[in-house]
This record gives sequence, structure tokens and C-alpha cells, in this order.
Amino acid sequence: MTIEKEYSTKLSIDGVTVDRRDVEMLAAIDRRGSMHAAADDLGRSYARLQNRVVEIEEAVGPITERRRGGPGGGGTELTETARDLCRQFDRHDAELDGVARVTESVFSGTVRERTGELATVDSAVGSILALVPDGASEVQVSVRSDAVVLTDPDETPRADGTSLRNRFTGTVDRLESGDAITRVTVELEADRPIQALITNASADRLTLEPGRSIAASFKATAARAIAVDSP
Amino acid sequence: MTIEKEYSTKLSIDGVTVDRRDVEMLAAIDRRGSMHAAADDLGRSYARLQNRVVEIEEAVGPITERRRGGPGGGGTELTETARDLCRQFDRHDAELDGVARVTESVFSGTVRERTGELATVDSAVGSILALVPDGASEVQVSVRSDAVVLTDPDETPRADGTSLRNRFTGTVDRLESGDAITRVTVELEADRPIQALITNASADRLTLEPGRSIAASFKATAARAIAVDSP
DNA sequence: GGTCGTAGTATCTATGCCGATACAACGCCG
DNA sequence: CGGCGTTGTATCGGCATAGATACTACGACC
Repeated sequence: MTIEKEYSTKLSIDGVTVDRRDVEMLAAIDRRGSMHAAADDLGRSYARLQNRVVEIEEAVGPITERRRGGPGGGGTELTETARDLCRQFDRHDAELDGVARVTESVFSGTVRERTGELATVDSAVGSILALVPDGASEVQVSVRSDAVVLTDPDETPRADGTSLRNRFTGTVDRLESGDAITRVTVELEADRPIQALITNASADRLTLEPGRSIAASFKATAARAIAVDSP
Repeated sequence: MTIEKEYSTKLSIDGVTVDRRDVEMLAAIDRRGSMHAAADDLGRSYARLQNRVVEIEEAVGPITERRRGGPGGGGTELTETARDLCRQFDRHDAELDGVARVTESVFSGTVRERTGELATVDSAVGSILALVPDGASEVQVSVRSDAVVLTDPDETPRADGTSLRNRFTGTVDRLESGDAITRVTVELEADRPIQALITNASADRLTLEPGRSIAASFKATAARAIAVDSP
């Protein structure tokens, strides 16, 4: 039984929420130059598709230039507004996709001090500064592996020169290399691993290999906690 | 016209995809101890709710212990599997929420060298190492502000000791402070800002103020590009 | 002027999801 | 033994979404 993280991407503008289907519709219109052809491409009915364009347009403003009659009988072209919208959707989608693909490291702990949205969490690997929801006491802190920075522990910690607020040392446990990216598992304490996604080039420069001592750091604003009722 | 990033969280397990509604259902069952009471709480029909529990159970395995007859007429309790599922959903949801809340910095550029999923992108602020989708040439690279690390530029760059592969220097343009977190806008080139979310404490330690010279770094695996057809 | 392919609009129908309802099964309890 | 509150199951109807269909409007081009 494997659990896969999924999501669906949306943008909300003045009441309407445009989803992937809408963006694909706009892409098809752009590709084919007409709404009828786009509807054919997508296997959708022209009527619904046209209604949807108008619906979005009422909230967002002109996203198409539609001509009826004329050369070729007419046609529809996207405005720059529509292209911007699609790009923004794509960027948001790419970020969400990142969250779904990337592994996370989880640390259970209890909230100590709190200032605003931030709090220090006492965990088995030490105290973690993280974003903690209001009123939480027992929490799980999760850190995305693409947010974990690895550094040579021999370098001076330079605690003052950086905005990386969480720093832990451990030993490299496992390396899984892809074409360009290596997933590094670092054992902080017994059975308390943290994972980091780094480029193969970084793995080389850091001379990573199982057993090597290494420091794993991450920003407080990249560490997110959830409340856990039962300890 | 303001555009808000939205999303909906899902977990997919062996065919079924559980969404927020399902997790809220499980929470209500846990809270009330019976499916009837949970249905009442949520304003849902018992029949659908019960069907859904069975549906999920067929894929995930036992998520409830249901008794009919007995003291109180019976009742339903969650298994540890169900609690784990809810926590995993919450963690995933927290990460997605982070993506939707956080600002992103966007850099347009063209793909130069590529190795696997990574590529260097030439942009107005210099070359960026980022995750680039296959076949893309003109791209936009987006970087989440909670992935940007600020460092004192006077510190030795230590290009070898870290897995931070992208490093740019600029001047602090703007500080927006909350209770615990400051959003810093750094001007890399004219009209090419990058934003960083850091703790107020870090902002103090770095003695940030408009005009100060600062270095902004981020990991290659935290920079994601999308393809842009028209330049 | 007729043709053609497009946009625009209205209406009917299929589908799927869900609430509502009704009823059986279960087991303690008075 | 009957009552009660729960789980379990089947069926009906409402509602929203979307496809199907039919028709009008438009304007260049033959």
C-alpha cells in the first residue's frame, strides 16, 4: 500500500476559479485559433466551452479576441492577459508538483516558546524553529528535502552570517543518484533521518559517501508543523 | 484584479483518492464515536458517509472498528492507520498551503546546458541552475521566497562547502515585518527583485536595512522552470 | 447573392453525486 | 421479550454539470 501525494492546481480571480481544464482549454484555443477546433481537440462541446470563456472573461477581463465572419469564417485568439494567466498557472502548478514529488522528513516534538507564527519545537534531534499553527502543543514538523542544505561541518558554523536558523549534524547514511540529482539520507540520531535533494555536482564537491559527517540546515520558514492530538 | 493561488489536497492510495472531505469525515467520526453522530455534525447523510468509509477501507485496509449492537447501540472508532492517514494528509496540506501563501520570484531566461532534469538558465541576473522540464528553451524560473537564504556578502563565498548552487548579490530594497517573520525584497538588477522570507531574528542579525548589500542564495532543486512558448 | 466556417444562444437530455427515506441486522439493557 | 441506538443496505428523487442538437448572426470570398 503506497500513498501518493496529489493535488489539484487552481487560481482564483474575482470570484471565478480557473483550474487545469480551463488552462488546457485556453492552450487548445491558442493552438488551433478557433473555439470550435479547440472543442474538437479536447472532445468537449463547443457550447460549454464558449460559455466558460465568457464566464472567465466576466471576472478576469478580455482573455480572447473573438471574430465572427471574415477570413476563414472568423476565429479566436488569446490576449496577453490570457497568456500571463496560463504562465502563472503553470508556475503555481510546478511548485505544487514539486511538493508532491519531493520527500519530506518528519520530526515529532512539543512546542516550547512561541512568537507569532514561529515556535521552537523540542524534538529527538534537538530544538527546531518552525512555522507552527496556532494552539498546537504536540506537533509534527515536516521539512521538504529540496529545502535542506548540506554543508561541510568543518567550516565555521558562521551562525551570524546566514538566515539558516536550523542546523543539525549527522552522518551520511545513503546516496541515491539520478542523472543530475542525488537524494541524500543523513542520520541525525538513531532512526531519525533527514533527507536532502542536491545536485550531483554538490554531492561530489562535498565528497559525500556513507559514514561521512555532514551538517544539514534548513530555514525556519521552510519548516512547517501540524498539530497532533494524541501523542 | 488580484489572483490568488489555490489548491486542493489529495492522497491517492491503491485506486481511491482521499480528499479533505474524507479527512474531515474521519475527524468527525473520531470526535463523536459514531458515524450517525458524525453525519449529523457534518450535515451529511449517513448512507453516503458509510458508503465512503467502506470504499476507502477496501483500498486502504481497516480504518475503523465498527460495532453494531452493544452498549450505546454500537459505535465506530478509528484505527491507528486512519490517524496516520490524517496526519499525512495534514502534513501534505501544510506544505501545499505554504506554496499558496508564499510569494515567488520569477526570472525569465533561456536554457543553456542541460544535464538530466537540471539545466542552467541564462537570465538578466546571471545564470541560474534550476529544474527545467524536458524540451524547454525559453523558460521562466520561479523561486519560492521561503527557499531563499540571505547571507552577509562579506563572508567568504565558500563556494565549495555548501549545496547552495545559486548565489546572487544585490541590495536590500524593502522590509515588511510581521510578528515573527520579515519579507525582504532584494534588488539584484534594475527591476529584477528576489524576495526572501526570514525570521525577524535573522533580519536583526544580518542588520538588514534598505540599501544594505546582501547575498541571496537558493538551491538548484528549489528553483523550478516552466516552458514559455512565445518569448 | 450564395456559400462557408466561424461565434453566439437556447433547449433538451444524460450522467453522476448526494441527500432522503425506508427497512433489516445486531446486541445490550431494562 | 421488547426497546433502543447503532451499523448496514437498497431505492428514489433532486440538483448540478456537461454533452447534443438546433438555430441565428456575422463577414469575407467566390
